[in-house]
Amino acid sequence: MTTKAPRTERRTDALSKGKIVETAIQILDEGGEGALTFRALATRLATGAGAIYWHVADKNELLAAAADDVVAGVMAQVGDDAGDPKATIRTIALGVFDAIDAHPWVGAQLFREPWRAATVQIFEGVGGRLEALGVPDAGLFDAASAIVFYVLGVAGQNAANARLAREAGRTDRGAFLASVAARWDQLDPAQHPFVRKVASRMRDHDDRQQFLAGVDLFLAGIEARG
Amino acid sequence: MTTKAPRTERRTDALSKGKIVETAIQILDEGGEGALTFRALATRLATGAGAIYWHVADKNELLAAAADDVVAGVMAQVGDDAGDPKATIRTIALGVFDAIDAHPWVGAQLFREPWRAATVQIFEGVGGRLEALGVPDAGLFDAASAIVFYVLGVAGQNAANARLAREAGRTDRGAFLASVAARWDQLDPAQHPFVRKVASRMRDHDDRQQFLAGVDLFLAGIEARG
DNA sequence: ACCTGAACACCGTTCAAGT
DNA sequence: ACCTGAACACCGTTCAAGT
Repeated sequence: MTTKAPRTERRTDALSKGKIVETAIQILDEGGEGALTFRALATRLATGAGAIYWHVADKNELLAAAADDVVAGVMAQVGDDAGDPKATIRTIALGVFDAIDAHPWVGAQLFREPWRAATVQIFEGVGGRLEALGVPDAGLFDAASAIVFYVLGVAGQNAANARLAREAGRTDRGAFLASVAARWDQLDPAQHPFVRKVASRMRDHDDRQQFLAGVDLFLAGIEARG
Repeated sequence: MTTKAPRTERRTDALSKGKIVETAIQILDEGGEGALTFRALATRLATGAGAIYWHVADKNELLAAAADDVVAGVMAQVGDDAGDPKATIRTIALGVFDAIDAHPWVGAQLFREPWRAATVQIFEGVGGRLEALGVPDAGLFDAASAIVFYVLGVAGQNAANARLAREAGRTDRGAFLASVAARWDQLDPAQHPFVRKVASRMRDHDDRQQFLAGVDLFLAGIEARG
């Protein structure tokens, strides 16, 4: 009697949105945004490309769900931290920074879908702490928005840097910064005196620490405003 | 005697990178990012799709050149303004804001190509004025970066909002903000107390004024730091 | 040197057909 | 209800062939 060993790689467990999003995140992390296609996703899920559409409306929803997952993980780690509000804001900001450092595609996605779940989570976390800090109601919306926009701005640039570095085949951040600084050194001193002056700092600086310095500038401004 | 009227739409003047970029900007402004394809561009230029590659390396370079053009226009208007540095920084920031409001695709592009010509121009303009403001060298790079990241963050979100509003078929910004606020009103009050609280401000606020409030927060922070 | 336009190697998405 | 996979309508890019 012959055993009926399945020759194909067909999956046996049912597909689900969660499983699809999880696999999409794997592909995005491994190969960047360009690697996520419905065909590649279907192959890895051992199913047909069309099957995915039963669980997910389109690629946009898939990317949004993946980004929401990553940001939710960050915010869950922060939790209901009721300590020093300023410290917690720094923790949230750094958490988003590090998450986008680890998953650069999230940075791009936060830009495509403004004011959706992922961004709203960050906004809630920052805004609540500004309230706890005693920022008056009149300035609360503007202050929270400003910090979130700043975080997103850095996030987006970092993600783009990571993508460019990947495309150039270098994973080394130092080499990337050096190449930017080298380009700056070639600029016309008459037209770009400032950029030329700070080119060496571009070479040496730590992105993460610079990011935090910006957050602190904001917090200092908010405090100065009373 | 019959006049030799050309029946075809073939162009007679030579193609050039400038002409290509100019036409690309037209298409982008009229139809958004999705409208710019090499086929559409070639049709409007009355040439073949392949001809464009003689003048432009690829689509990335085309978009970068188009964005550089727009930002250069903004910075040219600011010029060498040697007045109050803080006022000039506000002028630069608002100029970038308005330019991206008018050309949303520029916002997306500034993110794809970090630290290239367009961003460097803004960085130079802001950094030079911070220097004039007396910001000490040690904090200059961080402060200029922070403002530029903030500007880019707002720019990117605005561009995304404009894109979504276009896709939804509504050009009215008020209607868009109202729809976001309505979504926020539906959120769980236990999980999103802050967002629910400021939902009405989302409905009423002025993006441009909020943007400027953020710039001022930064400047206040920079001043408070001495 | 510059341009043509068909061809190539992809995409996201749809949908009749299966189970 | 859920899945298959061929087919459709696009893309960016290349390249032999023209002028």
